[in-house]
Amino acid sequence: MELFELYKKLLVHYGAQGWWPLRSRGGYHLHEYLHTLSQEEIFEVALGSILTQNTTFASVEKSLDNLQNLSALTPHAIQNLPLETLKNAIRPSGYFNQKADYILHFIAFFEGLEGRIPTREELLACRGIGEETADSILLFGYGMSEFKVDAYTKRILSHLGFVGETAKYAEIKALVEEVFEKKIADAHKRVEAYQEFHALLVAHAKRYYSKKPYGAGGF
DNA sequence: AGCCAGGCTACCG
DNA sequence: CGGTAGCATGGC
Repeated sequence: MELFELYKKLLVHYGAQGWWPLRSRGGYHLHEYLHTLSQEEIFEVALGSILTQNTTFASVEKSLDNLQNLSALTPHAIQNLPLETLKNAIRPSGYFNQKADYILHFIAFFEGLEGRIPTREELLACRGIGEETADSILLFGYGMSEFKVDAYTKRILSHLGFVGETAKYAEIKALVEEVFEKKIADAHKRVEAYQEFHALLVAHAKRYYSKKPYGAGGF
């Protein structure tokens, strides 16, 4: 099976997932792709991308609920929160000391952009933003043509033999982007496909790859 | 009760 | 460069 076949099979099997779960747009299953978000929505994606590091999105939703109850989903409102209040709000997502620090650093960076789209290198230079978080912000926040690789992506693609066990982030990202660039000429459509493929991989992994052995996910 | 979750940094050899 | 400890809560 080719990699693009996997994408099409997942799409047929699970249906369009409709990510990112933006609160302002009704959360999951919004059935629209995210190309042109407002600055507020882009920030919400970035916030979620940081909070979801090594955690489930259900935990992130709790943190976002807490922030919303404090009327603190915007950069300035979060900045004006007492540090302990911020940490307490994001406690459900884990690593709250680090993540509070990451979020505050990102806000300073985000404000400095003044609406400009950041480069991947600029994002990677931010404290607490690694490759996955950077691609998450670019793909789902800014609608850029950057595929996001996560633990589930690695697990599924290596288990199905598309990449080796020890394949690194850059290698997996390059493979997917190479294949999709060949299959989908229109950059706009490709962004939708990257968003959808990532979401489908998560759905599939949650179903079949949550614990070893991963035999049932052969597809 | 213990393992895992949509990672990243710091530090080691 | 590759490997690993540390970070922390919540769900199953």
